[in-house]
Amino acid sequence: MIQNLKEEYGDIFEEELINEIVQVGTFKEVPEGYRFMEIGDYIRGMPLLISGVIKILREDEDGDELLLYYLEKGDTCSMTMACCMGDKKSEIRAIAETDAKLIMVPIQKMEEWTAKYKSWRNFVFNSYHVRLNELLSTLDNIAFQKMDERLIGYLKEKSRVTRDNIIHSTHQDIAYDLHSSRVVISRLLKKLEEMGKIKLHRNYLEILDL
Amino acid sequence: MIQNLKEEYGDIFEEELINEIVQVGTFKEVPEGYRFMEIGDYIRGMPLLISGVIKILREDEDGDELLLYYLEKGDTCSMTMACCMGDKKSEIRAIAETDAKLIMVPIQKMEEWTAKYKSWRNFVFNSYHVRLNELLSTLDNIAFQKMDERLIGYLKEKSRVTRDNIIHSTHQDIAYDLHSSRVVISRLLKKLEEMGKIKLHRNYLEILDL
DNA sequence: CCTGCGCAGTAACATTAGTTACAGAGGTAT
DNA sequence: ATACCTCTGTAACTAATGTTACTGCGCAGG
Repeated sequence: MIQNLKEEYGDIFEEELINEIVQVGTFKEVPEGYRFMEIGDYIRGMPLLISGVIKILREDEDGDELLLYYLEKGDTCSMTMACCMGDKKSEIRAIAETDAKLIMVPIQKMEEWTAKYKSWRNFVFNSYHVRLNELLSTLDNIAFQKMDERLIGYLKEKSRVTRDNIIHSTHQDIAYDLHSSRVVISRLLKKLEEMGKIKLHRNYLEILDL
Repeated sequence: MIQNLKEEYGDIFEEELINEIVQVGTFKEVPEGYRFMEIGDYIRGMPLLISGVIKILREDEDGDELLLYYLEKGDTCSMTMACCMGDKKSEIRAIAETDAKLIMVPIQKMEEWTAKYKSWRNFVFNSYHVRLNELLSTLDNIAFQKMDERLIGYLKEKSRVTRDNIIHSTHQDIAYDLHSSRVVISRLLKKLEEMGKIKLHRNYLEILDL
């Protein structure tokens, strides 16, 4: 655990803070598809992602979903932090997009470290900053783009975080993430294939030239 | 200025911090329609809103706008904070929705106070928290609601922040904020009038029973 | 009083997205 | 092999939203 932590966070946290994290944090290794958190859950701890990708979803009352963004190594969940402060319930759902390793830190330490360590403050502020901009960019996509553009953006982003130009998703999976319907996605994917940008297969698709 | 500051922020900031703010902050009084900030501007300072309402807009490359949320007294702009940290340009546009009074604080102080004052830390974290949730809620509206629902929500929210059940906007104004077109808004407003929920006039409308 | 301009109302149409329904392809378990 | 289930392809239709075009109203300024 110490090794993992140092590799990912050694550059930004001072030695002493790393040691504190090791003492109070718990190491966790979870498989793809693992559900960290559902909307309405109380937050137990704050995750520091070591490896893997976690996808953060929003859901409305009717169960309609929408992908907000991905967390990658070195990221933490600002939503979680935001929730901790207000002792509130989670506003989002978190699912492991790939196998992932992470360290859970008790939320009580947040406040303490914020006062004590400059590097921790910077980390927390920076996380908020990144996440705000990520949310803004998600908002842009939805507000200003049409479904075909959003789909292309989705495929690119998913390919980027998984470092794989094969997208292992069914059309229905994609439709959920984009909050659309399967038929619409099939239609648009077909167009992309006709344009030579992707190649469709059963249960996955290849990105050729997006 | 001290008086204003104490009235709005006396409960949450300790005496010493208030004094510091008074020393380095500059008081500003701006009229309705004043443009605080455009996308791409560098941030000069951080605003602490004393009175009035500021509306925060997002804009894409084509100049299409979208209302993100309103800032009210006691609020600050998390976007600004986020930008300060990264020494980045503004991602948003800010316009005074009503006449407003505020205090501008040099951004250098942020980091210093964050280490020094617990109340300041809480304030900053809380602002991030509130803003993240505000953004999430905006996202919900756009992703999960149809235009008629969004319009109703818009009218309610605008009425709430201005404390006025008369909305002083043209249909075109509303269309800009919701990133729609004038004709669509006119159509929907007419329906609301037929349902007895509002009463339309030239340059303004009355909310009867939303 | 007349003119011009901005605002609102409305119709007709185009485009995008979502829905329903069904057929066929591919893979798995028995 | 057969039966079954999931995934994909496609057509036909509906609904929502956006666009274009034109009309008339109300008000301000000459």
